[in-house]
Amino acid sequence: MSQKKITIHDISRVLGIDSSTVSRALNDSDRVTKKTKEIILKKAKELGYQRNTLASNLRTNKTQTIAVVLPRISRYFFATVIAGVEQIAQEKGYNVIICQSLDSFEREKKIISNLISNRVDGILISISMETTDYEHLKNFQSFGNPIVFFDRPCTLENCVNINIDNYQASFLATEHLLQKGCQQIAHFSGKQNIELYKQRKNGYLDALKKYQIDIDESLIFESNLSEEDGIIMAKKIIETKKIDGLYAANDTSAISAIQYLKSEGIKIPKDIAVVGFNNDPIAAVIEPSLTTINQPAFQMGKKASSQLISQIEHKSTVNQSFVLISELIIRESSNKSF
Amino acid sequence: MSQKKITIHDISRVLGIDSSTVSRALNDSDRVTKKTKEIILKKAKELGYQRNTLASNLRTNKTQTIAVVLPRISRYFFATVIAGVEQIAQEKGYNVIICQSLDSFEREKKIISNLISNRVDGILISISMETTDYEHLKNFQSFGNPIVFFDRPCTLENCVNINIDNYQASFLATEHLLQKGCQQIAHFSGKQNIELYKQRKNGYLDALKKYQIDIDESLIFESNLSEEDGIIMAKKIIETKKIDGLYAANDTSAISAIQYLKSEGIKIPKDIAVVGFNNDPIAAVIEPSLTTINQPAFQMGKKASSQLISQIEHKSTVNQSFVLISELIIRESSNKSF
DNA sequence: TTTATTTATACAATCGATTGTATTTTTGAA
DNA sequence: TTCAAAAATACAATCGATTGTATAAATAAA
Repeated sequence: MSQKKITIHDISRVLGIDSSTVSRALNDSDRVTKKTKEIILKKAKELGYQRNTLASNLRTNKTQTIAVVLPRISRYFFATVIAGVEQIAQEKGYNVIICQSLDSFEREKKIISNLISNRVDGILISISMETTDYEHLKNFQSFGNPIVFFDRPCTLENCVNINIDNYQASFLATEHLLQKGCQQIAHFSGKQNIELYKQRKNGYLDALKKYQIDIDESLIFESNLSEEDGIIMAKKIIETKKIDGLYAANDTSAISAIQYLKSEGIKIPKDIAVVGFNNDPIAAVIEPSLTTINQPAFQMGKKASSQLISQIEHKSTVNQSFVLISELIIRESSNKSF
Repeated sequence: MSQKKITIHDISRVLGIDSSTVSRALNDSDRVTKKTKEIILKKAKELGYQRNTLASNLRTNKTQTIAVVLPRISRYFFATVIAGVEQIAQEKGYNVIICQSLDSFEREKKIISNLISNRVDGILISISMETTDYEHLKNFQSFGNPIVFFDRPCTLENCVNINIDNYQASFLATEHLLQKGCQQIAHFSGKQNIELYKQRKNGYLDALKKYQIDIDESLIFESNLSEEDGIIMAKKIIETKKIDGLYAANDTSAISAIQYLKSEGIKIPKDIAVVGFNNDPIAAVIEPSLTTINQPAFQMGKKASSQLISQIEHKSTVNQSFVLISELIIRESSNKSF
């Protein structure tokens, strides 16, 4: 039933050629004659040989594999980043392992430990919401393996970040609401131990300052920005009664808030104009369609992986961070004159 | 800078204990005294030892890894299946590799070949749209490794399938439209070499037959069911002018069709009632909200992986297929009396 | 033809962990 | 105390591919 796998030694035995020569032939080394190569390759194909990557990796101490660690793949943004990562990885001949931290620090630690055991060559990571301690990542780096951080910036010194200018994007989003005439703008923010949400909040705050609007701390809500959180915070907003604008740090919470507010008879954008963040596919479909910030997710994946792979290959390269361009997609949810 | 990784031989040398004993201690073998184990474990921790999985896997000829191969992770259904797979895998101590075929047969072949080289213990697969030849999968199986098919059924004999009753679900979806009074129901179907879409189409056909409605082949559209396809087919529908119902074999095409039809002034569900398939998150948000079939994606992932792992572990187990329960979620898009 | 030089292939060690067998140590019964 | 049985540990081969070095074969120069 279950046939045995062919090794270079089987080929070696059948042909009476040493296994070292077989190995070199299969790797197209110039230490083997073209004629011998042809014989070996033909026989390898005939026997259905497939290289044992485990053995090869063990010997060479290289797995030709990179890992992407992120909160969860079901988010459109992350799925799109992965697509970009895979494209570059495939071009450069790398395998990709995808790991979900589910925003749990414990899981993230386990994942990294597992990746060390599996000797991946490098890691791309968007850290979990709970991550404040970087020891597990430093441990990986201490073996000379590179890490590139994307999406959620890393505050560690000397590490490569690929992200957008969250502060700037946030500033523009808020300014857009202000220009539409909003005076009382609420903000749905994430946990403040996440640098990303700090930056977005700061963009919001500074836009208000620029327009000389007093900061009202009671209009700033901190949560995990889940669907449920969006509803909970929308309820609170209704209670305060004085909001005419909402800037949410993600689309998920913005969308569930819009749905709740609509169900309570509040008109969007007439009563409350809304801007989200991420440009999830749902943002274009919801009514009113959601004004939001589009991140170049695919490009981010490509940039992050090419940066990582270049670090893996020529360790000399300069560790450089990149800021990609985001854009404000203006739709109906912020069109007060609508 | 880059420190060397600790091996069992380092521990062996430091403690003056043979590496075989160290290995056994680390694996909690009962051939090592508790006292010795403690000494070894303590030292291992102290030196920051982490098992080299490559070496271990090479020796044991087991990777404790399963692979999930599917068209693309950005589809909510697949992302949810993966979540289920990972839950079970983690419980049973398996790693999960996620691979996207992007519905390309060539890519799928490459992926399988790569998985063979990487000696994964088993594969969960939803085959690509282009797959009609199963040689690559048979090759994997020929080494004694199990494959479980989910979502898209496999017509190979003697293989394990985990899916819903697509025929039945389709029948119910169509019947629902008929009961709402639809007489002229169009169907968006997928490529007919995919068993899944054949089954869905048959459910649609048989429901019409039951209600003694003549089949009009010009109302059946075959495509990849992409967003663009939805629009193209919606345009064709408008041209025929005689449709009062639409059953699409996925939500993606149903939703883009709804949007296009609305933009053309057609009232949903008044003029045309619509039912989709998959229960994508967007289905609940679009206006009108979309009546659709919900598949138990998470449960499907759990079932598929537990079935696969049980095959890996006790090769004796009966190869059994499973049909999971799906349900029709009735929303506004089919409510003619609305 | 003989020797020097290049080219092709064979030999053997290695990567790190596992595991069957052999040896030493410990325990317990006589 | 002595010896057999059991327990603990050491030895050595192995998984499959890679790679530095050594040897053999082929080519070129003298």
